[in-house]
Amino acid sequence: MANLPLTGQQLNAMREKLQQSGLRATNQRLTLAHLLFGHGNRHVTAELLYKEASKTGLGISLATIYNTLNQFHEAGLLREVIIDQNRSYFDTNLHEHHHFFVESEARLIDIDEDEISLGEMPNAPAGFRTDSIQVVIRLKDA
Amino acid sequence: MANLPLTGQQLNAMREKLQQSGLRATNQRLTLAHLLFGHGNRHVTAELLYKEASKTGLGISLATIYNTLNQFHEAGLLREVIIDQNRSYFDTNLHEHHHFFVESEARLIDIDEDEISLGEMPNAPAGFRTDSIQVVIRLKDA
DNA sequence: GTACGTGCAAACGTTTTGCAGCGGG
DNA sequence: CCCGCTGCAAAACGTTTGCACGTAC
Repeated sequence: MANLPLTGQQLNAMREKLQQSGLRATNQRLTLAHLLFGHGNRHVTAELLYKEASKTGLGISLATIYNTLNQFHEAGLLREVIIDQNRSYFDTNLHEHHHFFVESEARLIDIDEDEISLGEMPNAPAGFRTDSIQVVIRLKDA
Repeated sequence: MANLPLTGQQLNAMREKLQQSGLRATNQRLTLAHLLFGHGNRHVTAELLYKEASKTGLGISLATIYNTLNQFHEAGLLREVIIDQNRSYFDTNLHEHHHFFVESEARLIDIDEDEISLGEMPNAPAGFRTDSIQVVIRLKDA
């Protein structure tokens, strides 16, 4: 246990969140949960989170980053955003919303709910049901 | 040259298409172009196209499939659709249009233009311009 | 104590690349 | 004839997995 880089208060909030999802509150998960959920809405890749986690001093392996992201995703704590062929993005904002994607920087930007409205959307073909609707606006440098 | 599995007429149409794009009309490209563009609009993965190409008798390698898909894409003959983390899709329909994605089958379905209309779309943030707008409706089995 | 989580390294599937030889123009 | 294309094998990349050890509960 030793010295997590978290205050007791932050730690308890994350511990509760994990337990509610049926996940054990390990040091690694607590630290990653804090990085993910302790700073507002975020879009993270495994690579980015790995770099951040490495700075904490806890040696968190890349495999654990992937495991944890997938577990958090399955537990409904993260949304996956498929937008780039080369890497997976996870979004801490669980509400249905849409994204700009800056191709030159491989960076995601939330689209403000006030600035977008969908028009007529088709029904799912027979035999299927709509799971989600995703709008991606790809941006190039002006 | 020998015996391409194409008629002279099909061959000439594809040859012209390639030359207009500044690509040499090699046997492999002619065959792949015919598979891609000779049967209406298609959504192909490298894997699928490789299987089809293998049946022609011309030994077309997987590397050439990838090279060709990328070259056709760069030449503007194909659109890339990023929708699945595990493989790239290329669409022969060049018009801006949208897709259903059947998750259980990893299959793309075009959304009929009449059935969808976008509402209000946001302007690109300062310093960027909108490159494309993509709507993906993910489907699960009913 | 025990079931679950972690780290490591190796495996995986897709895509890209280096290079020698081939073939289109 | 020459440069670009092709095929092969190997590498590269992000991601997953098997297994021995560690740790939360």
